Amino acid sequence: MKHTATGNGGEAGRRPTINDIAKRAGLSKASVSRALNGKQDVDPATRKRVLKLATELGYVASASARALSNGRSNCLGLLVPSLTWPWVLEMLRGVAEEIERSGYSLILYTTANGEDSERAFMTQVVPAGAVDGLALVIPPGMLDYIGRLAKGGLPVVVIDDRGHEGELPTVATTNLEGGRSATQHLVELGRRRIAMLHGQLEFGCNRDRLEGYKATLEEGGLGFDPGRTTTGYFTEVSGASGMTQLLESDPRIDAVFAANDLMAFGAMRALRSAGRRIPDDVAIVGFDDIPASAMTHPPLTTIRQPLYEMGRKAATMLMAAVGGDSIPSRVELPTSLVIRASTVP
Amino acid sequence: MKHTATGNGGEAGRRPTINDIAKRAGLSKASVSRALNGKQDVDPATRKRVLKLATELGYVASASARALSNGRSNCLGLLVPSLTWPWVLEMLRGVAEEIERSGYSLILYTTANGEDSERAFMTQVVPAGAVDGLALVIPPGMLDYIGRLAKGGLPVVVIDDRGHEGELPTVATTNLEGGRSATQHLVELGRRRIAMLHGQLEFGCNRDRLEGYKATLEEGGLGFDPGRTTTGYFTEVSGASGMTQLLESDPRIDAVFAANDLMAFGAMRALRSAGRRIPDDVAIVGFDDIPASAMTHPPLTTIRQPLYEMGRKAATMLMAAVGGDSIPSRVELPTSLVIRASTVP
DNA sequence: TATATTTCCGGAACCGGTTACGGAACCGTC
DNA sequence: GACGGTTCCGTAACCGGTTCCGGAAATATA
Repeated sequence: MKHTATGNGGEAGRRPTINDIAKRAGLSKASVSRALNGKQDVDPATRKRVLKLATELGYVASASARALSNGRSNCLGLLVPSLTWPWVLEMLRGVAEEIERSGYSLILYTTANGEDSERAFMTQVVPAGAVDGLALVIPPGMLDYIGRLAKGGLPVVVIDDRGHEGELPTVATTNLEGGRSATQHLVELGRRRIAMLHGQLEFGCNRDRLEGYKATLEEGGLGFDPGRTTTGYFTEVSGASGMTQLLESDPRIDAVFAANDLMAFGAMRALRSAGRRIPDDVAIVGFDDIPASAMTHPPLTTIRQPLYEMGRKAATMLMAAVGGDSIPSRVELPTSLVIRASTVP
Repeated sequence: MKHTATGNGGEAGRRPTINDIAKRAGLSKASVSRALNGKQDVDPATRKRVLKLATELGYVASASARALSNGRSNCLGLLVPSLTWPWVLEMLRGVAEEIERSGYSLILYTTANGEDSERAFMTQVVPAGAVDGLALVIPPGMLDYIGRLAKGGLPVVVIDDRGHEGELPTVATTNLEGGRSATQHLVELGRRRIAMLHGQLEFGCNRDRLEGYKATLEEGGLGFDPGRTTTGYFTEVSGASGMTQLLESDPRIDAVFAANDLMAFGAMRALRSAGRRIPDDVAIVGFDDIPASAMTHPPLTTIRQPLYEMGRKAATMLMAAVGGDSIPSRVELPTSLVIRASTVP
């Protein structure tokens, strides 16, 4: 940048700097800095004078100058692979509110552009010291890198890991308990032929939800029948085709537990196409409690993931870690059963 | 910060700086800077040597040092009043993708904590020079401030203004055309008693959508009946109570245009409670096309706002403005009619 | 009253980059 | 061989803060 050697008192449109205040106050900028930051070695009267001047001039310390000097950017990063997933908004809201409340700024990163994004993030953003800490939903394939990052000293908190991989501090939800309570709910309603639609078992959350389903069936004396489960993806379309498939193999299914709400929506569509009434013929429970779940007809009974709270918790932990505190290696926030008309009319 | 006067070559865990490269290369940091930034006055062989060294050391320029020197943070801000609105995610996605692609970072601000948030943003964040430009959905009550900000030289782009207020560069959608096409669709389906649920008329979008509805009715020879419209809020509950009210004043209503999807959801609920079949008895059109709209039963016919594209456009304009280009004062992206089973079985 | 201690402040270095400016070495030319 | 023009690089200032250190003045202690 071209530097103009004006040395004026800061009258122009230029933002006032600490030097402007120093000149006005007849002090050195060291003293002004001390006064503004509440440090010691400042006469109370002097401090008051400085603060008054700062207010008058509308002085605010430059973020980048402070960052350079302090070695901390006062920014926290949030990395999410995709903003197309409906549940990220709630989580994001939790993170954002908590971070904002604490005076940090939130820098949002995505890997929407695939490997280019990932590479740019790993090779440019983080090493540039742009953030003091990082909360993230791990994009597939970046786990190693994040691990190294954490080892390298960057505070990191993982949200909703999909497989209990690694030893990074993590905020998750009780997927197993969620699977249990969904299934238990259906059992208590008197359903006996309970199917499950789940996503890829590479993801720990699917394994846990399936495990909860299985355990509850066995404890309830209903027995686990692998033929009543199907593997798919976390999408509406996959839920529909999975449901169709399940109905073909056993038309007498009287309940379905879908591992996420989108799959449940698809299942509802397939059930209706097959002439089944919900919940009279087939009851259905989802997982997540995304906003749309309350709007379907019938509204979807589902296992609520406390996404907002998870976001807040992750942010809290991250800030604690940045502040030098030690943080737990894993926090699980409880799911809850939200009963709507897809199971109880 | 405590500065350790080590002066080592950068062997330790410390991130390498431009000085480390300079020492290794036997050059001054000025030359290294020129080499790394592709400036002139550098011997090609020297440049190659420097680049090689930088790669070896894993050198990345400090974001804050560069920001301080350049006077630009390389960050763009996005201010949204609330992350509870379902449509913000799509817009956010557009902004994020575009910004990321261009190598900027996106700092997300909300005013979730009310006036405290607003004050902090206005008095701390912006004057600290944390962002080079700002895209925003104007929170009620901050319009004046944003106007002054823009006059003060900060590039600003407003997304979806709610009233054509001020002369700030704006990205919006064709609310009036949207209102027209929603109504026209219902007219073409043979509906004759078309009601409208709208939000507060303080917001320009509601006025425009209402105006489109009105004009289309009159052009279609159906006449505008104020008794068939009701003012409410952009919520499901408000949509339901509005619908109930409309049905009481005219039970023979055969179509409804709701000014947003949430109101449409509420209307659908109220219609069902009143024993009306959708769309047989009453057809319904919403506005926004939030994700949930495709999941309701029946799926909701709606006017799609191109939120993703609006986000991208706003980001593009903002970056152009930051780069010194002049940008249009108002851009309107077209809505589109998405026909689903709430109007056509 | 002389000395030790505290209070308050300024000078200067530092964070890690960018850039204006000047100068030495090299080139070619008459 | 003197001279003007490039090429390439180093010095130093600067961005706007924070902090170490030392010193003068004011105060407390002997």
